[in-house]
Amino acid sequence: MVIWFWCGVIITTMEFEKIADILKALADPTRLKILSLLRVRDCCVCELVPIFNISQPAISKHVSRLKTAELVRETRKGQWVFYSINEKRLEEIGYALFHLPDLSEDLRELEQQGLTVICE
Amino acid sequence: MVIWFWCGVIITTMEFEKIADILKALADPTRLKILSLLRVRDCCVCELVPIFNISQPAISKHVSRLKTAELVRETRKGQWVFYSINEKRLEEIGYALFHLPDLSEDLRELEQQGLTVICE
DNA sequence: TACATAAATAACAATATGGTTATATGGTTT
DNA sequence: AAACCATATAACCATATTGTTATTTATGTA
Repeated sequence: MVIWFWCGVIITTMEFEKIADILKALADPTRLKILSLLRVRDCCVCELVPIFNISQPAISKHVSRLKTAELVRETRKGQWVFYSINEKRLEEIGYALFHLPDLSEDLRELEQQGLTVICE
Repeated sequence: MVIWFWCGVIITTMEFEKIADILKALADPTRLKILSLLRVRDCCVCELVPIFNISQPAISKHVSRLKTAELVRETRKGQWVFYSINEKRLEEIGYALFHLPDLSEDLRELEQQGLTVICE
């Protein structure tokens, strides 16, 4: 497995499936707004609810999705569960976008199979 | 609208909806692999088909999705349509992830409404 | 213990996504 | 013109997503 060093963080190259899963967790306006709010400070679900026009279970499911993708972490404080952003994970996914795997080999194989389109 | 300069590219802050739309276009393993292939060189649909285990219309729809998100551009050459990656768009979305809007104001309003959870 | 509050889960509905096969469209070649 | 090839679109299906309301679980308090 190829290992890169970036922003002082050790990041291993991720599979397309895994990158796609994390991007899916990011690819929702509500979840992007939740992440933006968590960048200001840690929040609990009951604080997030009045900011959005959706129900408490909906918010709960959104943060759960972010937690599965390891984009946020949770800490229980009494009856509240506070969520915090995992900046490293965000860096990782940004890194993955800029450093997608080199698939030159796949195109070389295509050429060997005579499937390349030569067009001028 | 706030304007940032980054990597020499002028980028305007995007709305959550728009960022989410582009991330949705990215959030699929097939489309990520297509983008990785296009980073090596421009390809037409008939070259991409044998690399994946899905039908020609499926590939066609994937590149169409990428085109709508402006992540790729198309150029017709005779009977072929060649797709090329739009690196700037990829930079923009990476930028957007690292520079999500500052929502301090939303949390200040929450506090003014007495909805902040004080917890020690 | 009983009750209140926070958060998660269950069950469900509407819509989006990602694949299929069949067909239409655009351009090339005979 | 007719046949051919590349690509796009249409119609369809299975599954995923994102919301809802009702209920359960966990914790704190009277």
